[in-house]
Amino acid sequence: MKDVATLAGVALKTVSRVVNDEPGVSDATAVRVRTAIERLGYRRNESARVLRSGRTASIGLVIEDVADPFYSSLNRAVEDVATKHGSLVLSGSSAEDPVRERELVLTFCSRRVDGLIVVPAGFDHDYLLPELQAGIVTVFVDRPAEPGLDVDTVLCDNTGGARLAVGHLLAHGHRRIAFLGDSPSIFTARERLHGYRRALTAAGLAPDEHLISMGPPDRARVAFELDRMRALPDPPTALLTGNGRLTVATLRAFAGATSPRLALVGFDDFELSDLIVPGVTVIAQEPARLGRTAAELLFRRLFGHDGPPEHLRLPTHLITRGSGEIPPH
Amino acid sequence: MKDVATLAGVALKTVSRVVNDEPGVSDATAVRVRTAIERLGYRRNESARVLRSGRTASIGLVIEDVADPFYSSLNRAVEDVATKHGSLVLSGSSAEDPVRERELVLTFCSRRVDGLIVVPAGFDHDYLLPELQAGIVTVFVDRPAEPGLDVDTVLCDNTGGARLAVGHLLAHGHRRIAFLGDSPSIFTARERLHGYRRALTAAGLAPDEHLISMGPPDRARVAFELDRMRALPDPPTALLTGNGRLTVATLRAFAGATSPRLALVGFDDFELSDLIVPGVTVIAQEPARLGRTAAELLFRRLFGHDGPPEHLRLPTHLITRGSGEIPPH
DNA sequence: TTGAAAGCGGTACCAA
DNA sequence: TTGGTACCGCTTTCAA
Repeated sequence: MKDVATLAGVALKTVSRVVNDEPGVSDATAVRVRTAIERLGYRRNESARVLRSGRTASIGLVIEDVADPFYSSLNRAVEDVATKHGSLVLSGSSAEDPVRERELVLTFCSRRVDGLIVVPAGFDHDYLLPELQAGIVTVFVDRPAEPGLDVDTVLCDNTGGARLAVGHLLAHGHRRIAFLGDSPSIFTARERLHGYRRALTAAGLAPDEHLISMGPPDRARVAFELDRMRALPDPPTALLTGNGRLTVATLRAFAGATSPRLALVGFDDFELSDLIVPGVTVIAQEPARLGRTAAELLFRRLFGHDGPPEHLRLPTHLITRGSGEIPPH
Repeated sequence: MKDVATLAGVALKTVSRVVNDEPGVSDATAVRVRTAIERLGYRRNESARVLRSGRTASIGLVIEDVADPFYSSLNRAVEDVATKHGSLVLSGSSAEDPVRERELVLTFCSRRVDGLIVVPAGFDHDYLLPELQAGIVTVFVDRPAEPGLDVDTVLCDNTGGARLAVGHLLAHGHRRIAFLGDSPSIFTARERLHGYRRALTAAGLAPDEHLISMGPPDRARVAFELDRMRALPDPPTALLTGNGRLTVATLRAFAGATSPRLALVGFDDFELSDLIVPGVTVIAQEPARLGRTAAELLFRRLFGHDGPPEHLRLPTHLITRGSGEIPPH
């Protein structure tokens, strides 16, 4: 910038004004400066700007896995909103590991991101308190913050979605409905399980613990649990799977089995769910809307909004495609 | 850092030494400094460090769409390598738009990323020359740089993959093999078309232009082209689709049609390709390996390697699942 | 082993 | 409308 100033025969500050579109520069001077910038191939050093001004025009995004379809569309939606506001997105995969989550968050903070969007993997976010104090705006997505951590949150209506699913299966005559959920350490898994129980109870049915299995979505476990349930004296006729990966694992187990298929409703929509036969009935979330909403909340605060923490719930939708309409046998 | 120094009763520089694990600090002093850091909740300001040292410990990644499964696994692989080297990833979606690509690259550069990994959308990268000159290491992935731009590149063996696919269909008795490719402006689409032609010619068959269609992967176009080809006096019995999105669009068209299915081989593997009936035979690329290789090339140069530009080709693999083994009818 | 001072490249503030 | 100068928080260099 000094070189530009020298070449244009003006002071440093004048160049700065031109670069930042600040008022108070005559057109003639501005043109001279711009010419000099062009000739020198000058580009502003962001680090220096950040150091002085404090604003990095970047936000940090911590999700479970940038390669997971659910989170990658959330990522894209966040990126789109950020771009609209001239901001860049630093993203990282926590791999569901609280330690990694913390590392990522703190790394982002030390880079002085303006804000954070986090899908929390851990339960203890005390490490965030100093950063919040320091003014780093934070929004939690898909999972809530622990009580006492006053941040905006955007969640899905997990309980409602699970109830919707169970209601649908009940309406198709099922009474023995199993639930295959992710590890109970995951918030959404617990909420969905809760919705499942509530829906059964509300229908006057007692949840049968033999028909509930919570754990990681690996194929072997899913196959094992399905076999176990099928061998029960009173086996299930329908199944609700707690997330996309569990649904896929279940479909793989179905494909490898000879026994008749259970009716199936899966939590989370996924690409090609309509091309499998029968089409997979799902409770659809809207990952892109989740990301967009969170990012908009974030930027609203960055632009000065100052209200109490908001806690939003986005609705889920039942999409019927065939698998959830199989009658009991 | 000044506060820490004051509290610990040492000089600024000593704190800097401790923070950076530099030698030449007595244990006792180091402990005092660390205690002060703890008490003050101090975290180093990266912008200041970057401003002085020049190294940002971050790399920029420009892909077509962070939400696309192919590119998001590439993204994840890059992230993993970067993390191993203590680096962060700034990622952005070019949406196949040269202008947006350029914007992203220049933004990343003004943030002084140490290096760039780019899936180029445009053909003119002159804007990159000053940056390369300035020492920003760049690797192109999935598509090559124009001649004269001396950067490392990592590509897939598109031609070989297409030949593999056509060879497979020929071996199953097909002689009328159609090719449905993406827009000819896309490098990989052209290479795959080329491989398709070569394989036919090598087998003594003249490519029939009526059986070739190049264009965007939208469902309507795909359905239209399939109908058109089927109405030919001598319709195709087999089809090669040029990428994952075209394969999916084709499957949707198949699902909505009553006519007998063509044998199908798709370029790109995709999740659930095994769960569709019949399973989809594909030419698999390895997006994660593409990303990993590019990132390793990048970091090798960042760590001092200085050789001529490397141009790597990664192999493709035929995975048979049923759709490509349907006999001609 | 430790410290003092210069400066990285900008922006903020005040003066001209 | 323009310029001068302090200073952001750290690393580098050199001296003690």
